[in-house]
Amino acid sequence: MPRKDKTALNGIKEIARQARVSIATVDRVIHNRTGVSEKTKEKIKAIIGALNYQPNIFARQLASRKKIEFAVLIPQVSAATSYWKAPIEGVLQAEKELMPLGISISRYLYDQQHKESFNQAAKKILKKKPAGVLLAPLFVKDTTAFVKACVAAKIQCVFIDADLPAENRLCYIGGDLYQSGMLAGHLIKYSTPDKTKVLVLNISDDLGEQNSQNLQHRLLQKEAGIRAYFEKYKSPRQIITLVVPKTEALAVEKQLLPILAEHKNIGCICVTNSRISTVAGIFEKRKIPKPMLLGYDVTEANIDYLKKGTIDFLLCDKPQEQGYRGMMVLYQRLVLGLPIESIQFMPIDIITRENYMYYQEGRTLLQ
Amino acid sequence: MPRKDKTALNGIKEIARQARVSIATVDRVIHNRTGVSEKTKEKIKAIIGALNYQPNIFARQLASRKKIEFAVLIPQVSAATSYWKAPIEGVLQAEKELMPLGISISRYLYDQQHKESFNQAAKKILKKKPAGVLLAPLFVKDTTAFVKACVAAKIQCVFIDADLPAENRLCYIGGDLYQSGMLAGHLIKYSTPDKTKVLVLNISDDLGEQNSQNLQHRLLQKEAGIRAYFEKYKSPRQIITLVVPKTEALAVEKQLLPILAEHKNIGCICVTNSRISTVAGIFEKRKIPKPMLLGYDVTEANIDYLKKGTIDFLLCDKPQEQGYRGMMVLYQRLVLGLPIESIQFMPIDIITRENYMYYQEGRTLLQ
DNA sequence: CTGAAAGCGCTTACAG
DNA sequence: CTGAAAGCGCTTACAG
Repeated sequence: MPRKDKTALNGIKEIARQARVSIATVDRVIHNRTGVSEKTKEKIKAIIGALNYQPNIFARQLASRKKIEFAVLIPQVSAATSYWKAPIEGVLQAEKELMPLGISISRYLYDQQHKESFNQAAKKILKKKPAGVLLAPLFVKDTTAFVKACVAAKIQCVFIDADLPAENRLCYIGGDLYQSGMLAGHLIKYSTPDKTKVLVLNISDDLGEQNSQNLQHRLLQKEAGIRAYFEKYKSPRQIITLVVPKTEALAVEKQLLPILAEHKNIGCICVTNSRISTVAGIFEKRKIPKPMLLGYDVTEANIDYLKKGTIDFLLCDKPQEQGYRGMMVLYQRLVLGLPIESIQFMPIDIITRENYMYYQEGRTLLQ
Repeated sequence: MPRKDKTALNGIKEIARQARVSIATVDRVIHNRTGVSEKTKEKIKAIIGALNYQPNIFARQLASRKKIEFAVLIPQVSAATSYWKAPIEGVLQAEKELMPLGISISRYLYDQQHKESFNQAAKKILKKKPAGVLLAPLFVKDTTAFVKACVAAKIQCVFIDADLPAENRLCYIGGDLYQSGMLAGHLIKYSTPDKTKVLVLNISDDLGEQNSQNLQHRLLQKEAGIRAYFEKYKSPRQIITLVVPKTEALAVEKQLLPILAEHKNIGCICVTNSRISTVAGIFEKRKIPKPMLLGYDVTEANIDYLKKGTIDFLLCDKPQEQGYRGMMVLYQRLVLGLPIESIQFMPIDIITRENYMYYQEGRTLLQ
């Protein structure tokens, strides 16, 4: 026997009743499908507004057995850095939560040393046509082209790690480079004597114009933040900048040693990307007294030196949470239809020997 | 005309077919309802296992128009502290995301000065019978009784802010007090000369045995962490502990000044709860040179002094995220049926003049 | 341009 | 102890 009947008073049935049309027509209007006269469309829209109609996402999902798919387009973990492990872990966490909701996530990881591997992965994604894609824009020009293609194919794009002045991207989730430079300045001021010098280092493989442009930008932003800090608080320091275009320890050492010889009284060395461990290794190997070492990102190598006290501070902008939130933002937009803030800066965490365990790779955000 | 028919091969229909029973019987087994013979129950269970049946939560939610309800039982914002604003904001954020999924959240905020207000709120919740409740256990004995009643009523409990040795609570989400003391030690060591003393202060209204027991515990854990740090790194410091059983500035001042007079060379004052601003105010008012000031929690008052440089560091264990994650954990357990880790320590954030804006009240986590 | 009807995979009253 | 059937609020092919 049937159960007691109690029809919802604000579903598409009610809209259809008030508009004196069938629910199929209401459905067409809700989804902006063609084949409805302007007149009835307006009438239905008015009623939808008046009723403040909220679709039942359970019924919607059940009826349209559409499987929603998201894609992830970021670098794979490489010999040079394990940085990208973290965002992937955030993505996996999101996947666990979204799978019961019928959402699947495909990962397309490329080799950040090879632009073609990015483009191949991008092409595959465009063929698969997921509802949304999470990406890290390392190659400026190619990423711009990819995003344009996505917009054309109605694929939503979320950026992590770095932003790009791309129109129509859904949002950027990541750190505020300038502010993180300010924070580095603060720690340096607190932890080193006033008259010491600060050496700011960027260590990364030169991969041609585009890529280095991107890295250059990161370095400059952070450096500007550090300088701004000492200016703001009227505590002038001499700041030396050095760009090392190779990641091998020996190459770094070759450039670093002359600087150390030339400038006595360096109170702090700050590496603006994840390679502070290389510098720490040099000091350890040569057994020379080290200044304060401050770097970015919670990689395994960095943690090792942090534990030993060789590295003093690490800053990080929550790469794992960037991956997690990136996926959740796609879910919120594409499934729940919620509005999304277009720039979401992550808090900058300060990591020391005492709290690193909470930030380590492998720790999941939820559960 | 009907659409093409394509029945799922692993739904309850398929189970029913294989077990040669009706879907109603399968449903009974899935929900552990009575009225099924042991024999058929076993048979159905075996098939469920073999098929690795995963219920379709959309269909489930649609058919059972059950509205899921969660409750929140935490202190209201009081004159003494605005600390509890943060968890509430996390809860509101979660509500935004869960509402489209048909989940509602009722807030029961009590006056932390009055135990009866806690008990009244608790009673209301037991009457309402939500599926789960998020709570902060300030009153040890009363909370224990409440949790027992919840377990009897099949209401899941999630703790934030502090844990309680309650059996059958779903999980605890919050800081690791001992570790946060270690971290404080680290910052103190880096920022103050080796021979200076450290004054550890706890400022809170004495509300009788139970409550003070709770607060005492927090103080001791953090203090132990600080001491352990200096011991571990063989950098002995004299650590003075002071408990002020009143929150008014004058009362604090009256106890603080003699200590300052007695102990010259105090390099750092650390307040183990959110009232470091009271200490900062005293130094500002009397215009006496201040030592390093380190406290906990990002309250408005604390931020004001942090901006001015009167307070040097704040530590916090993400109260907003505690609220957010608390609700999401209930969702994951009660709606998605996911397994939940029973202790979830939050990372301890270090907040300075340079990064406080990312941790301020009012900033939401997602979107 | 519009509508009638089947169906998504469950749950819920019944009847037996 | 068990089953037949209606219904949750949508979407999806059709037919006209």
